[in-house]
Amino acid sequence: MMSSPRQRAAPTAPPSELDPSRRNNLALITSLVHHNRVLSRAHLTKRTGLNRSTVGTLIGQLVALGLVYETAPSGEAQVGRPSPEVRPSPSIAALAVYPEIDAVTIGLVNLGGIVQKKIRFATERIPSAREAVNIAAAVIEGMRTELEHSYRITGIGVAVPGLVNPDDGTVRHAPHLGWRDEPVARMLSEATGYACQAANDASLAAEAELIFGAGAGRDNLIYLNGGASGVGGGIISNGMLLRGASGYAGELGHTFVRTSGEQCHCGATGCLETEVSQGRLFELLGLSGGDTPQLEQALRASSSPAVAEEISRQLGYLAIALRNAVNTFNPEVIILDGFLGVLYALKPSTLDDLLLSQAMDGPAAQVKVHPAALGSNLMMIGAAELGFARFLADPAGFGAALTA
Amino acid sequence: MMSSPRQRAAPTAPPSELDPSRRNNLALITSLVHHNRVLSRAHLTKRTGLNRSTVGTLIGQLVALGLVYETAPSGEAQVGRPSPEVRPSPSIAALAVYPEIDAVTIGLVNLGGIVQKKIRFATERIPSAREAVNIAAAVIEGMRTELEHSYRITGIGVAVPGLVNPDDGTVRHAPHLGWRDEPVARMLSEATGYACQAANDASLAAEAELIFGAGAGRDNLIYLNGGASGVGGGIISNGMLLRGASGYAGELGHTFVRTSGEQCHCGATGCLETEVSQGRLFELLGLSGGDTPQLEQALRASSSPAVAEEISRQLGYLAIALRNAVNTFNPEVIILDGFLGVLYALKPSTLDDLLLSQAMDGPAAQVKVHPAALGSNLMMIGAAELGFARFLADPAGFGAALTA
DNA sequence: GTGTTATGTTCTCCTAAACACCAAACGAAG
DNA sequence: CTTCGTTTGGTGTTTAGGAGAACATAACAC
Repeated sequence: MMSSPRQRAAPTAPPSELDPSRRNNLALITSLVHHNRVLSRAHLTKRTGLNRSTVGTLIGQLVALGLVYETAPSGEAQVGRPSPEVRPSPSIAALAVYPEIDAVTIGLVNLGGIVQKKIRFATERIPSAREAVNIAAAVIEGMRTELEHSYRITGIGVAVPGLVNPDDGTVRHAPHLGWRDEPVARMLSEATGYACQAANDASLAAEAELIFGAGAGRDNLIYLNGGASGVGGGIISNGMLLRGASGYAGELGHTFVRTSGEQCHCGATGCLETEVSQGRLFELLGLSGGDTPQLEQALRASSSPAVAEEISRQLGYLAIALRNAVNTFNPEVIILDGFLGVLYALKPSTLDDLLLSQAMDGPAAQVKVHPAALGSNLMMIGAAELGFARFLADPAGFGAALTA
Repeated sequence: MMSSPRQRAAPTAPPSELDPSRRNNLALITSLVHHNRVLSRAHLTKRTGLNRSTVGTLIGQLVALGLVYETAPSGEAQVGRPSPEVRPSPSIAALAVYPEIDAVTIGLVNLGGIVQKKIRFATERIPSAREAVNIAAAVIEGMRTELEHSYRITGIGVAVPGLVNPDDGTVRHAPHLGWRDEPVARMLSEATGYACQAANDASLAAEAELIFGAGAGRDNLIYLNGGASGVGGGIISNGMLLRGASGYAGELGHTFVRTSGEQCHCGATGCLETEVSQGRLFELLGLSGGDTPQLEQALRASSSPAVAEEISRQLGYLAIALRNAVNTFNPEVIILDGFLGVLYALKPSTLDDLLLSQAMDGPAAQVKVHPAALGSNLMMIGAAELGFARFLADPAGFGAALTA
């Protein structure tokens, strides 16, 4: 009976495949450390709900893989044995790429959302997808020895101002860049050798603000950015980014705000993006263009009634779009970035009052409007998050591959 | 050393507390059986991705608890050994309660979403929260011997036309019922002794259509219902109901669709609900009121140009609201119920064309408009789903409690 | 009938997480 | 300075869930 030479079950050869439960817990710990930058061991056990011993084993595994490291307990003294602090390894990093109409920006971002390096490559004219990829690939090539020597790169994330299918990283349509059906992620991946993913810029910004910015600790937020290329939006609901069937969700810039409004490039009329634009403001101010701080300065300096009226007009339309958003999403925070943040900063109570009076009582009672907190690093952090995604989903598998 | 009488680890005394992994798998299986009504064992292994042996153990456990039962493989013959079919136990059921302006409807719904019994209690006038609870409690009391003899009730779900906080089942504001800050779930729970939860009616309808109706197999859908008491909406994104910070999300009836539109009871102007209403249609038709089939019949019979124009007008506003929704959610299906379904049925291509031309290319390309599939049982099934929720999250723990 | 395919069952192995105890590090009180 | 209580990490043990392989079984095709 027992002489039968039963083959022992093969130990599932590839060592990367560990128990789903373990992988999940490792991912949980890694994400927490990533999001909080520093976290005491005791805090990790509380946040995960796992046993102390389990957390100890998990951290030990992550340390062995070189993904996190522990430091002496430096925190404020309190009763009891102090708990060591866990920090993300500074060698883990992701690359971020952000093509705009006048530049391509490339960034190197550490675990913990720390922007290590940011290179803005100004372009003479609007870059084509191929040109943007070439620029990014060239800059990355220039950093390669440094990258390969000092970092372990988990991937590249591309933030694109337009409709992007995040599943395959294809840009369906980026109107202001003039791109259509461009497989940007694949192109950049082939050009650099790094894994690459792409998504809508405002969606990534929303995630960045959720993790590190004005939405930290919240689960429901709306991010709205006003830039030279229109209004983009990203929606976080129940702690997760709203994707929709193909990842196109979140286009709040094309919310209807005005009957018989102007024709929008999207084909409809009365879109938020056409009624509320910084172009109109620059025009009234007699400026040919400029960046957000310049706009704010000029608006504050202006005493023209026409300008004041235009500000009120735009705030009114913005309030309509936000009213809709509040009624449909019931968010805790609305984050206004770019010139929308400027508009709000000029007359915060105006928008607050409009929102309170127009939105439904329940959802309106708890929503707060905030300016964006991450400033100029926002898009780099958001795009890098995309580059971190696969790593954070399976740190051990990835760590093994990175060290190998 | 080994002489030390080390206490054996207590086997975590309450037998309901089993491993999260096991609980999760049991919940997965139970939900699948519930959603599909019949599912072969082979199909379950494919859908769960678990090992055959594991699925066998899990089903055995569920059968032992009396939550599901197996039948001989009756399905269409195919190559290979036939697989037994797993069905939900007909003794597991939830109660559904739906208060409206002219009635309170109480239902008994089986696992699998089968409406076993439906009792509509007409009221002389709009019921107060207390009256609605009393009516429901009385009807349930009447069924009690039957319920306790033949069923195991997992809970009560209340669908309320208004803003409901699903966390505590409190109705924040139900304008058409005239309710404000009514702890309906607590009241009904105290009156009946059953666990009770409450949520917005349209949200529950959306979930019902997602599971059993026109949205089966999809992950992103929008449900919009037009009734005597306005327009309600429910949004399913990424397979989950959109809740928002306090569960108020989904109020698409108050989407802005018209500049200088009429004043809505919500405080704003130009809401979908005020511009698109069946009241206007009844008025033009010279009717004092009626239900949805009567409205459809009258509209089809009418040859009045004023009526035709009003239909076009309302379809136009509906298209604007749907355009917004498509741009922000990128859904696969839009389900129109009530008189909105009638409007669509009258001129499907009109709405389809408007949507295609106004919404953004990407999201518009893949969205399909459908009428609701579950008919008059829809709200009972949706509310019951709420009563099943806690059971489905932990079938074993619940099953043990139910049998005890 | 035979061969093929697909299935449920039983058994063993592996791994992960919880638990109980021990040791260490710190604050507070004497 | 010593002692005590508190909070923490570490170690060994226990439990249990899931995977895999071999076997038995059941239908279909030929």
